[in-house]
Amino acid sequence: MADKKELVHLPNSELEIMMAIWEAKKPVSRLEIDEKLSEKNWQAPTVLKFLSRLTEKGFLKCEKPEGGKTNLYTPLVSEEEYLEFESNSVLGKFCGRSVKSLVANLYENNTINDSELDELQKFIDEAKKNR
Amino acid sequence: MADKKELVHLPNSELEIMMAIWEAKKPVSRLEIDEKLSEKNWQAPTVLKFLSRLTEKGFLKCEKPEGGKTNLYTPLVSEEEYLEFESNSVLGKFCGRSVKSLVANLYENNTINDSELDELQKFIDEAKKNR
DNA sequence: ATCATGGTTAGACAGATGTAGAATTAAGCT
DNA sequence: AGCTTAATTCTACATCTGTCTAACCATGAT
Repeated sequence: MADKKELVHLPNSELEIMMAIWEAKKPVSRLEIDEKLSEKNWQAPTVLKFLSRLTEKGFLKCEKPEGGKTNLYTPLVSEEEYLEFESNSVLGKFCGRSVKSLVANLYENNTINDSELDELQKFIDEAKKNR
Repeated sequence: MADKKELVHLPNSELEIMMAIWEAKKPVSRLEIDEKLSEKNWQAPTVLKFLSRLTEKGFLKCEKPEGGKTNLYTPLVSEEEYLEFESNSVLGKFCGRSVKSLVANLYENNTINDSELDELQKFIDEAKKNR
């Protein structure tokens, strides 16, 4: 059996690849990832190398559908899982030290929008209720 | 003049060192950092190497006060600055994809507490007002 | 002057990361 | 059967990270 790997911290490039894949919400080919990350200007072998490392680390499953000619990659670790893992690491500690600023920054630079702020609002209300 | 360095992404260990220093809110010696991060069980040269790399990268100023025998390290990059920098990078994008979960996780594992939740609350209210 | 001590710098080294050229393979076209 | 083409894997390599051991200062105590 493919042994259940421990989650590990991903380097930036690999994380970007994972984000592209999570976003797709379906198995994707190297080309689709390439397109989604076109501003990176990565050569095909570069992307494929990241993909193989991610597979090696247990983050992805790689398979070529019968009849197909290109590999398709499927996440074995969900975004939620990884987020939780990082929340408990240095990263989490860092973000935690000033969530307010973090959220403010993310709102500033439009990484998050009003609806996400609303969600957050809802969570806080809920949490406060159960205090 | 010591050229103004670009901010760069810090590897985990260096970030931990920086967090310890930011927390201190005053110039600190290697020993003080060591103590704050005692669970790491780093040898003195290890910590010093991180410190020198951080100095090299422009994150710290290192100086031995006249008469003193140990170096003191002072941050040249504030936590806010670095947070903002990361907010605009992959990290930010990742956190942004589900701030709610992030905050929920951080609250769960006690990285943030009620008062920080309140602060966040306040920020959101403010932001909504100005929508 | 000599030694022991604690702090610091220099080197060293394995393993991780970013990146891509070269080689290999499979599929379609003459 | 031989060639072209696109995808993939293999190699390679420079850097960066994590971690030390060894070497090198000062300084205070013999």
